[in-house]
Amino acid sequence: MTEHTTGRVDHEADLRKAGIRITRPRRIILRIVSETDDHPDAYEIFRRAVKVDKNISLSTVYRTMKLLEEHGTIQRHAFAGGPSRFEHAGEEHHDHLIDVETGDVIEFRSDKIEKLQDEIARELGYDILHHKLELYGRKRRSA
Amino acid sequence: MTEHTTGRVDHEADLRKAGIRITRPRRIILRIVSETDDHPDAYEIFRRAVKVDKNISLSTVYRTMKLLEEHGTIQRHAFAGGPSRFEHAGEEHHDHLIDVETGDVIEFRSDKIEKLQDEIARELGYDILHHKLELYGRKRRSA
DNA sequence: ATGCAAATGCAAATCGTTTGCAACAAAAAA
DNA sequence: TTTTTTGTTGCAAACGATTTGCATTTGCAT
Repeated sequence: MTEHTTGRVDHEADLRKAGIRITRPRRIILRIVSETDDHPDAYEIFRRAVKVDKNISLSTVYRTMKLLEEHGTIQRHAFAGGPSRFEHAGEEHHDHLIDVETGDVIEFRSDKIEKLQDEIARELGYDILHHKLELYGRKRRSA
Repeated sequence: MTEHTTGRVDHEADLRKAGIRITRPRRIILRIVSETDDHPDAYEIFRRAVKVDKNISLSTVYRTMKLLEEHGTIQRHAFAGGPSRFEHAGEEHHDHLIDVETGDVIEFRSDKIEKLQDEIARELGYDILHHKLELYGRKRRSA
């Protein structure tokens, strides 16, 4: 068994199991998204991929992102105005608190809220695939 | 004083006060967005506007939406994948559940979640000014 | 190794949105 | 009210992000 050097999940095996072909471009893209900390858009992923294999096309990046998204390997974030940005999923989910004054982004997580969301969705007849929660706040000055 | 027939806020006066010209297209668009319950996108607003005045252009709709957004009259929602959708602001706060298959947007509100958010923010040392919660789900097929 | 379905690269198409510009209309000035 | 000023419009063309058609190549089961 070939053990991969990253300590993480073996996505390739995962995808293979789902009947998805592991091609050279896909392997490269997969590596890029699973090794990055930030939230690159398709073009940025393409730019990084080209450094590894000059032939990779932007179309393939887009196609692969869609594939990985459907398979749950990555998550897509759609910001107003700009391109979609992607994030390696499978890490622990978190939400964001944005400091409106400084622009700082604080990550947090609340199981209670997650649970409530599921409840609400169920009541409305839906299953939640994912969600986005952003709190916009100001640092409280202790009176 | 010309009293308008809608029982609501007089946006025209508001905008005038802000030094914004009230033109025929703007008046029509304003009426459409303030009278609808759903979350139309620019093209849908355009479609409705054309019924009132055949000459109105899609560009003007876009320009007006940006204007109204900047002025706080409407709110823009950038849901994943699709076009921006608009909503008349100033109503009671609510969150959104987006049907990933149809694009339908369902409004909901949960005081519990609102309260939890405040709690979390307080723990992190913040006061929440506003927030955005979007659930992306798929309609549950009753087994 | 071989065959075939699936994936690729490329260019062209598509979608949502913005922009340049000449004609036009709203508010200000006369 | 007419004129002037200045912002707004409609149109078409441009744009950025993404998707697609198609001929070629590739993974991978046999």
